[in-house]
Amino acid sequence: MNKDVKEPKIAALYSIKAASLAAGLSVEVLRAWERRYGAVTPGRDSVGRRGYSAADVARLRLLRSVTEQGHAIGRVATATDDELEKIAGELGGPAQSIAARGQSYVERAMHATAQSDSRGVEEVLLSAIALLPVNEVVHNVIVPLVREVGERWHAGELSIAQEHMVTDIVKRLVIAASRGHLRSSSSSSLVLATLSGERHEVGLLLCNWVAATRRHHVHYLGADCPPEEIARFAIDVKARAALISIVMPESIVAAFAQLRELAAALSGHCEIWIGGNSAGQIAAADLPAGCILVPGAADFEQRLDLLDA
Amino acid sequence: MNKDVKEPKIAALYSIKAASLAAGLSVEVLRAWERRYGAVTPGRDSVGRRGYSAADVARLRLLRSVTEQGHAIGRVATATDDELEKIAGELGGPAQSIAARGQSYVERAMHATAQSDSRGVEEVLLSAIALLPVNEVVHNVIVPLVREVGERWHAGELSIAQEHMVTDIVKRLVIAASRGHLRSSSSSSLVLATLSGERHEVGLLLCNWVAATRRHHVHYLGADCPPEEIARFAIDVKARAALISIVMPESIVAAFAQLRELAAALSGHCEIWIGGNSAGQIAAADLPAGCILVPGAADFEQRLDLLDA
DNA sequence: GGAATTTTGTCAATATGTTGTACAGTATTA
DNA sequence: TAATACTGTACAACATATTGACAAAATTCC
Repeated sequence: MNKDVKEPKIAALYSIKAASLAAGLSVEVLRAWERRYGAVTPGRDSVGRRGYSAADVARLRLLRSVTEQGHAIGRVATATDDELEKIAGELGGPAQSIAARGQSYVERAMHATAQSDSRGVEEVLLSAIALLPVNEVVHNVIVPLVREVGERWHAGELSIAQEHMVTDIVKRLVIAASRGHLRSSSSSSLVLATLSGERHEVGLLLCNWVAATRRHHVHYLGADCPPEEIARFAIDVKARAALISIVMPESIVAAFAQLRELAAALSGHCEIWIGGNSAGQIAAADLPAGCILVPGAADFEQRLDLLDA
Repeated sequence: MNKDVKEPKIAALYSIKAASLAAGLSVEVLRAWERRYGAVTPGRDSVGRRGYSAADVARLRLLRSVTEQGHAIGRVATATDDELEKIAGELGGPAQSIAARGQSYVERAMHATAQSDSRGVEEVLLSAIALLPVNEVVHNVIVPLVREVGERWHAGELSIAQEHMVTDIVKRLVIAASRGHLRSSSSSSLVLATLSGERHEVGLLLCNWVAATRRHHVHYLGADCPPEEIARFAIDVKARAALISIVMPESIVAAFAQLRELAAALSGHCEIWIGGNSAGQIAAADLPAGCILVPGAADFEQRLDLLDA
């Protein structure tokens, strides 16, 4: 720090070699940095040999850490120690990529899953929920986790019980988190459901959560709903839209038949949004009137925003 | 951050490489976005090399997050930071004061408590955890909630069972959230406990959570610990500090006696931090050597930061 | 629905500035 | 004499800037 104040007698002086070892920088680098940028200005003894103070060494270590993070020495060499510490401290925080943050949660959740440690899975997910924004949790933790669990189950690496354990925990957490949110006073309300024969519910849950965090009024009907019930409910609550998630229906033909029935019943009442993994493979033209494709999460959020506007 | 006006103090010391690493975008993308859309306009040094400020880097991260969600860079490149944050989903609701946001959660949690609706309490708390930053949840939701539950119980408006219900839920959630967090690789570890005769544990739990979110390694001993056990444990794990929470001990005299015992046992090993509601009323001079008062949450966070440095 | 167009990430070529390392020659000390 | 350190010079490896180009993907248009 304040190297200006010299204490030649007291200060423990490092020779350039000692400073080099202590800071993890070569002797040549130490001299080069001093000569070119004045990064540190050690004292000199009677014949001109350098004597580094502990503060000098600390600063050198800081500089090393900062340059290893990609900063050019020429740019940071004259920064104050405070600035350097600030930059160096950003390593574990914001400097970590967003996807990487999610990834480590997924890894740990998978680890707990492999050991059938339901409490472990819950702890990891809860932490992710506490620390990351909702969107990030959805995109970078829950979706990858559920997908990987599904894949491992298909590959025979996880049992069906383990797969259920994870989806149950996800469901429970997401439902609870969604329900506790403030409801908007606005009248725009949504109905979420999957059609009969479609049991994949996680995507729908996440939509519920995202909508809830945006203070939309959501009616969650869940999986395996007959179209006439969805229609009746949507009309009852004057829904602005009904989101139907199609991931892996028992029969595509049956799903389309149900969609047509739903579209007929809701015609003039509210929009029908088609989401889920399979929505990307459906041609918009094949859909009944009044249906809108919402293949990705981003599309869904965009639609939500449009409802407000 | 539209600090159109220059802030000569804030050095633009991120080289393009450092900015690339920090934002998680390739240097080519950084240049392309600047050239094509003027997404960010870093300063230039004397020979024309870019120098990104911390604000620039933050904006780049935001842009990355937004584009990863499917938005085209060309459409969002010139949006203000505020707009970007909204898009990024960092909670788009109407600007509500921070305290007010917490308050409505407290109200709804109290409502559920009054009806002995444990699931309702859990849903509200989980939602708060999902939507608000950890600090805010602690200060504006959990602390006021626990306090109000305590007051209502004293006033005879709530049963002891209801009071237990709330504290149990809080404990469960906070413990789970704390445990799931990433551990720091740093060696600085903490021990948290209350002394014998002190059963108020919620404050300690919240400290645990806050420390965990900062990636400190925390050993949670819980309430009602004899000082010799605390000391033994702290020495075993080479703790940097032992946080003792004092809220409402059965006997002040006994508490001081235990503190002295603890201080003697830990002398030279680690610091002792005294927190909790009663810490504010203790005079620093009355404490044994090696003890430090940490009366408020802010003091605690500050101490944590110092451990890293 | 398919063709045309725009968008966007990536790369190459070239030129310049930066940085770690090495070496030569000298000086001091033990 | 051996060991350490100093100064100055030199240079190869590296980082960066600019321009132009290109292919894949997304979007728009007919």
